Amino acid sequence: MRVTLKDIANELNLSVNTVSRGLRNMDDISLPTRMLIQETAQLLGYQRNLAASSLRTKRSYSIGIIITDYSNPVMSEIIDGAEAVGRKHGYTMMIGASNENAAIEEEIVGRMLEQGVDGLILVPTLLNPDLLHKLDQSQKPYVLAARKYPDCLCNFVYCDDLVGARLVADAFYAKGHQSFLYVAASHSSAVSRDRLQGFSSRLSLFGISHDNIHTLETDATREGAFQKMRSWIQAKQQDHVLPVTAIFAFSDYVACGVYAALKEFGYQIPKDISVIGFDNNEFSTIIEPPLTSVDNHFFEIGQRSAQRMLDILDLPENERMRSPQGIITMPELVWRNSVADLSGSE
Amino acid sequence: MRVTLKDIANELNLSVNTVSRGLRNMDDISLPTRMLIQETAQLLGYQRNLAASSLRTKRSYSIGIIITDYSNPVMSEIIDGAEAVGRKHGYTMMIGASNENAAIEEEIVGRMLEQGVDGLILVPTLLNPDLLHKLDQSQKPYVLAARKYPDCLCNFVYCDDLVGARLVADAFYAKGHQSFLYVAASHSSAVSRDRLQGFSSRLSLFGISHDNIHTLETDATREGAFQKMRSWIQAKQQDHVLPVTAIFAFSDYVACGVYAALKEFGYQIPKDISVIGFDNNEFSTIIEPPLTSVDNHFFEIGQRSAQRMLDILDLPENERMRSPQGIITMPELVWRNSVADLSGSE
DNA sequence: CTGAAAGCGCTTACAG
DNA sequence: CTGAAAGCGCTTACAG
Repeated sequence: MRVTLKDIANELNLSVNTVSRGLRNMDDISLPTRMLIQETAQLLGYQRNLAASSLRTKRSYSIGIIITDYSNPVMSEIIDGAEAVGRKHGYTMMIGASNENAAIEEEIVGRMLEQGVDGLILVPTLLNPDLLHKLDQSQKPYVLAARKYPDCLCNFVYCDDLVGARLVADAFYAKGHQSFLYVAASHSSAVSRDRLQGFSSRLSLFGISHDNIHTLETDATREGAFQKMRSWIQAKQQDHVLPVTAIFAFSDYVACGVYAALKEFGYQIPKDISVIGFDNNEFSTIIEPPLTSVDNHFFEIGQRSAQRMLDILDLPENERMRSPQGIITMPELVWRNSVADLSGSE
Repeated sequence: MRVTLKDIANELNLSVNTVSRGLRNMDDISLPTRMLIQETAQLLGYQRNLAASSLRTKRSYSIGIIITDYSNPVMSEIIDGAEAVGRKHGYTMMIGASNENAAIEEEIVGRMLEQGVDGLILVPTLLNPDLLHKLDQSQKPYVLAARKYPDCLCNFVYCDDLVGARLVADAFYAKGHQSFLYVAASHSSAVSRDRLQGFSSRLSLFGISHDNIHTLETDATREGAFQKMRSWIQAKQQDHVLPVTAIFAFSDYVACGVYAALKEFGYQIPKDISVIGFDNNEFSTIIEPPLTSVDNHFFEIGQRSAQRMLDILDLPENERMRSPQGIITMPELVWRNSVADLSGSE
């Protein structure tokens, strides 16, 4: 059997109480007994039973993190970041993936609450508007990571998509591009809309009208983007010339599909057409040509989500629900070789 | 405050005992009261406190899974598979990454044991021979996934590397290749040694001697493989001709480095040199040319690890430590376009 | 500085 | 079929 406080107490002829306090190094226990207790615990291989202590303290030192799916490396970065800061502060992470399924997401949330997590970090599916309501009822703090619920009054951490899109606009403009295609995710995605918004409003600053910005809606997968892009090329090309010189892809996955479609029609990147992606996935350095992409620092998003969580948990219980806080992180453009210079200036 | 059994009991003028049994649908409670209890629980938004119940039952319905790092997509597949079967059976997963650091690994194991996980699935670092001993002492069941501790008497699940390597040998041989380079991981890696072993013993069956199998040790990273491969090419090429026609890369990451080095020296794949990788990472379909690779079905490894765990947990406690079981999964070769046909037969 | 007692929210024999 | 009591392993006031 596992050794308990009682075992140590018996061993030392002390009370369970004293052992408990001694182990937690409280200074109302004399230093010598504290040492003695801690040494004996070590010797007997004592391991605290957190389930028991959490019953009393209402703290489990576990945090749940719910992502959408494991196949996207972006999620791994978020988990990695969150776990790193969580562990440093003595927390263990529970994990679950919704696979973009609202029912599963809700099930996982329920399970984690049963398990008694102190709080929840989630990359929400956005398909389940009731979820936030339920979370509010649960009284457990939660922070939304990497995705936006429109008008939500809650803790969240995400990358500034407007700035990211502006970075793309600036990059293309600096290289002399004047006509664009934005290969979007679903138009119902707030993130996708924001990126288009940031992109086109920046370009209009430069005197480039909306007419010069084509858009193409996709399901944000590589295969989906590939199919849509093929059709688009077929419909729009004339004498093997595209009506745009630059493509802004919603994500690197989308960019991959775009690459494949362009290559199929014999277009060379960046010679014939330039491409910039978003997310700065690892494979962006591997594909040919290496893809210029916006890094939204998902590791940092994970870290800050966890940090925000810890900050909340440090608050007295009755203050935790007050003043949710939004944290917006700054993206960064990573230059590679998928953009041609049309400006003739260098 | 969260609603407890007591609240439901008060509401219905029943004892906590009855409510507890009613909620668990035990048939020594009359059907009508059972229904009543369950409806009331639903109504009040009751959520079981697993920490409390586990204190009594010694079951937490959580399983810890410890991987080496998040950056390798292979790990995500393992987690995905393990979580899928775990969740289906009512378990929640705790997660931690050792980053190949033995001290962190041990810390995480300790934390998870404190948290009271029912068992542990781990992709061990192999740097910490004491770990298994400690795990044995903990009395908690554990299963090792995807990596081999030599001579370990414990539950494990991994892919048959010998078979995988044979698949590669067969593939190259069928296409007429006769001289090879194996780009290995560290020679202290049992997995890497097994792959070489399977590869060369198969080839010797075909009458190809060990002299025709060069080897190159790397650290199994893309960059490391790239550097080592460059040096190798410089040392071995004569008049821009390599001494081998086919390269077996320890992993797809290694293959990426190999690709980069080959391209730098102007070698075309597969025209000048053929390459086969291992792991069948997603990016293998993206790189140019698409990489033929051995899929070791990590998702399945995750699933079976969890399944094995559940099977153990179904055993009475005193039988759990008996008869550890090894499960070896079957790899599969996925053909793409990185192997030239030298046989002239088709 | 240390101990006796109560209680966290459950479940498990045991009565009736 | 339902209830009273004890206990899982801790922590928290409260005494002394």
